[in-house]
Amino acid sequence: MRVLCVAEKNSISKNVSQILSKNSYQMENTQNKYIKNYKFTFNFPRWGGDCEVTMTAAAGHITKKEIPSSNGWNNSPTISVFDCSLETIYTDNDGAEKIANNIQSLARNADMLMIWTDCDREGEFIGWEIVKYAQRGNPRFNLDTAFRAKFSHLEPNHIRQAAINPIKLDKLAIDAVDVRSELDLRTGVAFTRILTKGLQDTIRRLNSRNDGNKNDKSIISYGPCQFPTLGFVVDRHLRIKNFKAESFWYIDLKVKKGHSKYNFTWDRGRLFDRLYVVSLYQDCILQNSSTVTVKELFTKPKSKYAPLPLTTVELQKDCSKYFKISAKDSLNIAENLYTKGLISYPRTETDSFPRNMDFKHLISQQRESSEWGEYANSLLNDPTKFRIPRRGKHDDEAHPPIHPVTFQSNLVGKEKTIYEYVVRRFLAACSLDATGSMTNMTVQWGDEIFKANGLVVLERNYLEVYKWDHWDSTKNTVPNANIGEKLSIVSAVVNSGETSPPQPLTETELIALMDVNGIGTDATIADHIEKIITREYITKEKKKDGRSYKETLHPTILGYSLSVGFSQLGLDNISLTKPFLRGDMEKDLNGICNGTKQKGQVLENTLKVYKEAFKVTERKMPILIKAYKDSWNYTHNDN
DNA sequence: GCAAGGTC
Repeated sequence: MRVLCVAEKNSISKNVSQILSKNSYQMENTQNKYIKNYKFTFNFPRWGGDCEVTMTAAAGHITKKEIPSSNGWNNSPTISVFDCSLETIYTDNDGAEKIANNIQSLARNADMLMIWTDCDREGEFIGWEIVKYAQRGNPRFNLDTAFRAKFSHLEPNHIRQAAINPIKLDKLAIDAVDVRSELDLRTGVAFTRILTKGLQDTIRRLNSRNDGNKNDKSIISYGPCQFPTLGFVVDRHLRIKNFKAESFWYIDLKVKKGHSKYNFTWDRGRLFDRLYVVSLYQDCILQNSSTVTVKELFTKPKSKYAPLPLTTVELQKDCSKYFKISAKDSLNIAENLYTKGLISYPRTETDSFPRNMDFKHLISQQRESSEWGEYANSLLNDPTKFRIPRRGKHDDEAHPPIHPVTFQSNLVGKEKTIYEYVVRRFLAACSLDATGSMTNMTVQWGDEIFKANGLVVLERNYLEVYKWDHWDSTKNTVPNANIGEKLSIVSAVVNSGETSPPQPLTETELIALMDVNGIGTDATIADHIEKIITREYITKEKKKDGRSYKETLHPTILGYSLSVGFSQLGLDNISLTKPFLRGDMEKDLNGICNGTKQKGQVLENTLKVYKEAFKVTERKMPILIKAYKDSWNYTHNDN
């Protein structure tokens, strides 16, 4: 039997070939320089034993949808792109056609077709594209006859199991991706054209008078991910801009016991009425100007949880925060570590490990490390130190949380940094929570209550290996005193302060917002942030923050006025800069996947909503133009 | 000249 295997990318095809052939394969070049054909034999019991296998790959999607040139910028009304027929063309990534031809010709000489694309929604669709081209070479191949290997990492046993226990492609997932791509294309093109046509002249005119050709040639794009991303940055900007500082007052109390002084916090916190605070204070002074009385004293256990298993978004947030590695870089680097076989697939939303996971095996590999090997050893040797990681609430049913697969010690630079982070995070997840004890004391002065507390860390546990989490015993704890005891007042004064404005958005926060609101995927969140920077909707600015620096995100005139302008269009509670629409679409797509929604119905309903919004936008373009002019004038007159 | 999703 001759079996054709096709992966989503060459790196997988290469690794799977090495595993299944036990490194005994022949490699042939193809027309596409990135894609090789690997030939070897493998024993498929269901096909009677040793089979001749050819394994090749695509490079992501082979085709994409396109608006036909008959509906071009200048030869058709823009609104026609909502209804026109679409073309399917090759993606232009270095010879998708060559990849399609390679699959087609290999299929001619194959009896069986097995799809090895990634186990996610897009992977199902790419699998379908592969089946289509295989069918051109061999009409017996279709969705019902093609097999699909289900695998989520490159551990050899896992791959062999996937090979001998194949399943079928998921037709509903294929439908969902088809709907998504059509909606993204039609709405993206429609709004990009109307915005560019409507605003370009105004922007060009205003800016050529001043700072040359800024924005002059740029198109003004709309994307169902770009706009909500911009919206988050503008929202924060507006909250800062509209912030009004308020004065507050509070009573500040210091007491002493022996030679030590202790700060207590007023139970009422901060109040915005100065006279009221002063009158409460005077009441206390009149009742007793020298001592306070201990009312409550108790100690209770406190713990700091070990981290959850690692998802892509958490990895990107932490790398941005701890190492100043941008979301895009950290994903690329993690992808490299994955193709080297060092960590599991780095694009995952799952934060709980499979029940049958062999943690001890993974931990034991890390004993080799000179840096964390000793810790790994302690987890294995002392059964009371190891625990099965906590289970989060997310599961993409495709990939386990990111974890180390094999040990490697000769990495350098950012690869070393991120590998170390993944390993330590994994070991931490397999460790006990840190424990401590918290002592709380309540004292009464006059009729007012004040509190102090002190933390003593007892067992550091996971903190020993997860060096980025900090949790320490507090320096000033509570006085050693008993209930009923009187303590001397060192000072008691009314202090005042002002509320402070929110801080500009950081990339870490933006990633979190996009994740929570379902904007983009693990793989594309970073791209959307980059795109709205190159479209000049936002800028990234570096500011000193103590010894290091902090990067924050700010809207430009254009980004600001687009966001604000759209909110003035009165689009019946649907704002294109808010994430609701994308979230609704994501729910619809999941509905298609689990069979509760029809593909055609979702397409029709969603296009109707966007088309209405488009008509309003077209009619009210003067509002968007005015928003830009106002913002431009405001900024230039200000400086 | 347009999207978002893959990947090199």
